[in-house]
Formats: sequence, C-alpha cells, structure tokens
Amino acid sequence: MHGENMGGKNTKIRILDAALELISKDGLKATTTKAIAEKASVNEVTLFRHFESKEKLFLAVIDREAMVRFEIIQHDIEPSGDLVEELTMIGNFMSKAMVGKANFFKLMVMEVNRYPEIFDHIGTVPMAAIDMLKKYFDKAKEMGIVRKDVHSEIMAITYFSYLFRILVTTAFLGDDIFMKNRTGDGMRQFAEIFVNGVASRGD
Amino acid sequence: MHGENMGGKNTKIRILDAALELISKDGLKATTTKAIAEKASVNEVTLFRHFESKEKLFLAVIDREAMVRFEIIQHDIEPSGDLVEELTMIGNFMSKAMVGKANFFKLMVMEVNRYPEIFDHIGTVPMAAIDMLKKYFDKAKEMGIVRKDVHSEIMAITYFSYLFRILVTTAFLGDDIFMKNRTGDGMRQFAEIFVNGVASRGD
DNA sequence: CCATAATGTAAGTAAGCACTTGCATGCATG
DNA sequence: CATGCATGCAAGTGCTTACTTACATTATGG
Repeated sequence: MHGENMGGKNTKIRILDAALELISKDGLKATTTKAIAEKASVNEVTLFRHFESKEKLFLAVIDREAMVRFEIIQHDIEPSGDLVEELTMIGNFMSKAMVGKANFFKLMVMEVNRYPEIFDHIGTVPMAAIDMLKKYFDKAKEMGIVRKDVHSEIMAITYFSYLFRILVTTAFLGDDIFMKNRTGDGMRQFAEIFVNGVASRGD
Repeated sequence: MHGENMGGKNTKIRILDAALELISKDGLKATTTKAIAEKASVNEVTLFRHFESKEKLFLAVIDREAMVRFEIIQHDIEPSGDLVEELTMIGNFMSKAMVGKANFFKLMVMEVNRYPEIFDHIGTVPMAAIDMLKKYFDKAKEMGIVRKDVHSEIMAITYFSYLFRILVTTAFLGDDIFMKNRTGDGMRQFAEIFVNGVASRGD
C-alpha cells in the first residue's frame, strides 16, 4: 500500500486541483496544507516536495489557471442581422466560459489584496470580453442595425455587466440567485431589453 | 498613560469598526485579534473582555451592520415621465447606498461558505432594491411609458445588474475598474441604453 | 535486476494564534 | 475620598500550522 507511484505528473495535478478547490472555497489563509494533501489523496510531505511552500503552491495554481487564458473569448464575431438572437448566443457562450472558471475567479478576487500582482490577471478576462463585444457593436453600426449615437464600448460594458452578475453570483454563492426562480430564457429576455429598451414605443 | 477610560461604549465601537475593516480586507481567518486590537488602539485583552471570542466579535460585526438594514432603499418612487432622468437618479442613489456598505458586503460574501446563516442577510439588499425597481416599473406601465410585454421583475433585475457590477468591483477592487477611464456620466449613458435600447430606429 | 526517482510514514520543530490570568492604574460618581 | 469599573500591561498556556528530517516502500526503466 506504500509508495504507489502515480507517475509524478498526475500527483502534481491532483495537488493543484485540490488547492484550487479548497482555496477558492475558504481562502488561502484558512486552507491548510494538510487539507489540500488529504483532498489530493497525497501525503502532506509530498506536497512540500513538489511545491516548496504553501505560497509557491498558491502561485503555481494561479500560473496554471492563467495559462488557459480564456482564448475562447478572443474570437471575433460577425453580426448577422438578428441582434437579439445573436447577443443571446454570445451571452450564453461567454457566461458559460466564465462560469467554468468561477473557482479561479473567486480565488483571484479574494486574494487580490494580499497579492496585488493578481490584479493584472483579473482584468484580462473581462477586458477581452468587453473588447470582443465592442468590435461586434462597431460592425453592427456599420451595418446600420445599431444606433451610432452611443459609444460601442459603453454598449459593451452595459451588456457585459449582466454577464458579470451571473459570474459573480455563481462564483460566490454557487448559483445565479437572482434569476434562479425565474421562468424562461433569462439571457434572451435580457438581450431583448438591451436591444429594444424598455420604453413604450407608443408614438 | 494607563487605563484611559474612554467611556466603554466608544471602545466597543472602535473595536467593531476595526474588525469590519480588517476582516473585510483580509478575511476572517487571516485577521488576527492582535491586529484588530492594534487598529482599534486598544489592548488585545480588552477585545476579549468586550467580546468573548473572535467568532462572537465577528458575529457582533454582522449584527451591527445588518441593523442599519438599508431602509434607505425601502422608499417607493413615483415615475414622473422622464424615465432616463429618473433611472439615472435612482441608480446613482442606490449605487451610493450600496457602495457605502461595500466593506460589509465583501465580508459577507467572503465568509458565507463558513457561516451559511449569512446567506439570509446577503439577499436582503439586492432583493429590496429589485423590489423597489419592480414597483417603479409597474407604475410606469400603468402610465403607459413602459412596455407592457416584459415582466417588471425582469426589467428590475436587468437594471439592477448594472448597479451590482459597480458594487462588486468597488467592494473587491476598490474602484469601478471598467468605467473608471470612461468620460461622461456612466449611469446616465447606461440608463439611456436601458430605456431606449441599442437597436437602430431606422424606420 | 538493480539504480533511481517518487511516494509514504513517523516524529518532531518553531512559530503564531486565540485566549487566560494576575495585577496595576486611572476615572467617575456617590 | 472611597469604591467600582474600564482599561492597560506582562506573562503564559495550549493548540494549530507550515515545514523538516530520517527512513521505509514501491514502481519504472535501462
């Protein structure tokens, strides 16, 4: 039963996974190396052999997660004409991508005060998302299907705010508490309001 | 220099203030009673004499903050006609009220996993805000200035999401990082999009 | 089949932390 | 001025935690 050689690589990954999960739940300080080792089904000493210290393990977690730097969001999308339909899809897509990284997002946000260098990482995802939306609206303006009297970036930030709420509630509370009892496709209803506004068109 | 009698009440408040500030910054576990005492300019023993344990101090902080339960937001507002203008005001008002409690909000969110009973507190503010907005939109519908084919609550949640983003970024990053380099009145620009949509009215 | 690398086990160390105790000091009020 | 109350100070206790050391066990690859 002793010294089962998992191949080394596997062990490192299991430790990183366990660390991410626990630290994002309880915070860095409150997470013990013992707990991480247990969750990774690894002896505590092994943890220190792979990562010299708890802090270096923490930084290794950040490094690994930041690697997969959300390239998903980097693609440009051409407006097709049906804004509501398309923004619904883009929203669902981005939301899913971000929520998939919710643990990491929470971890970064919680420790940013203690490790200010994290700050640079945090902005990356939102900024990429906003940038993609901005380009989308720019093109939609050229096509004449979007008002030209509002800055594309303002539109992008506005639209992104809704996705951001989903990300935050999911990351910290485990669910989109505001919409969870709502019926229907929340994203589409939002997109519809965003595109058409709430003002009565009674003219 | 010894035993300066501050009146007792004052001391308790200073400790609670220091605890809120430090715990919201670093998290409960990472905040030491020594640090709290120092920040409150009080001997560590005094802290334990007023609050039996670190945990009870923490709960006392929550109790005190939850007392001022954002009655500010509880007032109903009658739509006047100019939706953009009014929503801008409401938004700024709510945003200011919530951001004023940003420390407390962050503290609750960070510790909700460890103290699930906090969960009940967290929902209060957003729900009150959403409820107020919902009533506002209901009345605006009666006046015929808002579309009747969209649920008021969906509108409310949509509008609230923007305020929520401001609250979260301020609480956790100290600033509204997404809008901080923007010029102009962000809240008004958002309200304008919300009311009129982004679709071109080229009919 | 042997050398090496990876892991496990047991035990321990040093530091930090929540919390306690005992005593001294000043303030306020009757 | 005397009593009580709030606070300060010094020292200490017991627990947890990050991290170490020494040695045993297993798997793998040449």
